[in-house]
Amino acid sequence: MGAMLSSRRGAPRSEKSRQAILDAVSSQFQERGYASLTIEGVAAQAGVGKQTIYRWWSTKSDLVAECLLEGRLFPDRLSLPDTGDLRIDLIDWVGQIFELMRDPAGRGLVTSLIAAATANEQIGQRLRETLGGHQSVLARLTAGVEAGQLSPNRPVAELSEALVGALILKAIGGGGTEPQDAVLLVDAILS
Amino acid sequence: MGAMLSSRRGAPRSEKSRQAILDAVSSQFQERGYASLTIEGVAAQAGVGKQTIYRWWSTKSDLVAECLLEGRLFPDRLSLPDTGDLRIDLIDWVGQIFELMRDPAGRGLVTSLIAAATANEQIGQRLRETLGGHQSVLARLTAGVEAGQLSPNRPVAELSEALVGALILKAIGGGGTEPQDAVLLVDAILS
DNA sequence: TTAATAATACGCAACGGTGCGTCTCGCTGA
DNA sequence: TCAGCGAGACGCACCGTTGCGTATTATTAA
Repeated sequence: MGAMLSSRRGAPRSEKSRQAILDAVSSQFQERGYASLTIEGVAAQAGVGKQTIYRWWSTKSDLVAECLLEGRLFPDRLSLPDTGDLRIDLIDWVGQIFELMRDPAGRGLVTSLIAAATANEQIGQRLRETLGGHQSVLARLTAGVEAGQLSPNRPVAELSEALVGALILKAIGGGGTEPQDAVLLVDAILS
Repeated sequence: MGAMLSSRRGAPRSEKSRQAILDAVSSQFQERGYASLTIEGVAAQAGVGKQTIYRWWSTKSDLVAECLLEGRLFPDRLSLPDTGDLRIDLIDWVGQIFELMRDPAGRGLVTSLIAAATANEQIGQRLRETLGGHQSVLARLTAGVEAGQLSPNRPVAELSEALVGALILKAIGGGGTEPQDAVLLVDAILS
């Protein structure tokens, strides 16, 4: 009962292997996308036995989820700026994402993340919070309310959800991703 | 040149087989979801050779796309009502979708559609237009403008995108789908 | 008119290939 | 001493392709 921490014999988990596996997942994900990422490919690139992967992760989506949790799957250049002007900041951020999505590889990255999210709820939540910037958008909207740039009675949580959702819809279903579309979208949300 | 319609020799395409295949796709999609739907399973259930499938469709996603195009993948009970009151109609419609998503099977259906959309842009567009009800939402919003229930200078296309996007985000990332959440979301969109 | 021929789609079965997830092997190191 | 390790063989499922023999159809020739 309780914690029996010290009574384990034998070798502990190899942190080196773990890192090599997660590095390989990140690399393969960006090169080939989620659908054609394979456990065997990851094991080969990481120089690791398959069993070492299956010992610690049960599915491909679990593996990708842990990568996402550690922020290895995409660059953090997509951070939401904060210049004090809420509208400009959002347009800038949405514009950056649109620019990424105009590049086929970048769009593939986004759709792969969405595909992974459909396979693993944890990824979906993390995507919503991290990549989608849901939390940061939410925080930024809240800050905008405090700065008087947004009416205090606007439902910021729902607006954030709608904004991020529109990005996802554009990623999977097409729709304009030109710079002026960022302006239209943000203005529609901010009304 | 032009249309040489009648000058083909040999047996024409079997409409019976085509229907059997699309029926099987629809059935398998709803039973097992997009990820674990297989061509071989479809062929077996349809009583058809695999080659008959590969002759007319090149990929699994193409197959699913055609099913979606013909409206066989989900019931049409999700149609957007039109009682004349825009807000009530939208809340009602979003509420129906939320109800579907609260059922694990229904949510699986939606996430499977999203997964299929990440594999096939055509599916994405159709999803956006048909299931997402993008067109009908758009039409309904436009009608609302004409009825004076929405300011004429609201960007209805972007609002529609945001609303449908929020539904998708909730499907993949969680988020509240209780009846009152439908009210919050619709009111956020309509401001 | 009628029979032969050519073109095409069909169901079926088998193929090599790929990746899955499980399962042993020795080996290493705490 | 013994759990984790790299390696890799195994059976399985499904992929996409190919060849077979048969049906169905339009064209052509008798």
